[in-house]
Amino acid sequence: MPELPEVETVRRGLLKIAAGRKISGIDVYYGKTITNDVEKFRQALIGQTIVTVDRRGKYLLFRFTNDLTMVSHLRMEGKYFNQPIGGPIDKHTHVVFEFTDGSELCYHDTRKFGRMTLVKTGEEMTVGGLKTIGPEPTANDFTLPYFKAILAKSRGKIKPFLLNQRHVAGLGNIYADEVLWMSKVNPEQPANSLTDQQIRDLHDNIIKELARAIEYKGTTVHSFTNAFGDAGAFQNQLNAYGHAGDPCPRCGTKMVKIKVAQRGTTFCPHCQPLEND
DNA sequence: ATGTCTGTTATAAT
DNA sequence: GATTATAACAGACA
Repeated sequence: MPELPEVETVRRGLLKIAAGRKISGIDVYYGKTITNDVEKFRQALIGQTIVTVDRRGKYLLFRFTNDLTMVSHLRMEGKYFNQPIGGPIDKHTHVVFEFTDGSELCYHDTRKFGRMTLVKTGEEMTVGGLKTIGPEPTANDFTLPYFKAILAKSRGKIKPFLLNQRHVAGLGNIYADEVLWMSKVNPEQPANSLTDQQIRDLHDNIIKELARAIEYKGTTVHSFTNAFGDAGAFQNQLNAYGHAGDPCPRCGTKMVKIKVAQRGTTFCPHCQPLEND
């Protein structure tokens, strides 16, 4: 499901339904979700309290007492929700954290792509994609000179470039299409061939659009819900993603859907022409 | 039914 | 390295 705005929305929900709770038991129904030895994972966390939940890119960082951090990535369809201990466990609920207050936190993941990894706090940057993750998409961390410099070094198409989390953290398929549409950049344009204006617009739009989507509590197009089971509201703000065949909101030209790097990609052929020099 | 599609990324291959 | 294809998995849809 989630790109950065959805993960941030989940994080904020987790602060309310999980932070401050002490773990009394853990049930694991699908062991591959946990990359550690499952028994060691359980023994390390039972008795610990969730102090807070942080986020880096699309990764959630559960901070526990005893200097433990659980890195959790939801991949396509991971979800967290809470219920009273003993509530229904369906076939897609893979991990359940029981709390001493009588509630439990369930991890549900239809496609089973999501992963959790427990490390000592401070070692989270050794986990998976956090090893090479790029700057957060904020004005402070993601600077224009940095963006210019990495674009200049890449010969590949701009859309897969933006999806690569080592360049900038947080964009996924929806927001990549949105910021390219907003910036009038063709998704197949070579990264090192963008004009100065396009680079400035893209930089600006990445920062602003992700922040705006957080305000709307994320985008629900397929299955995303926050920790309370609510849909986001940003799907009504989308201009490109999901609008193939519709008129472009800017010029009225019929929007087109193609495949770029194996991902469905919607754009306006008039506003976002491929510039070949 | 069989093939195509899906908010991702680790891994292998080139 | 940088870039590209594939695998991991389940379900909805035509």
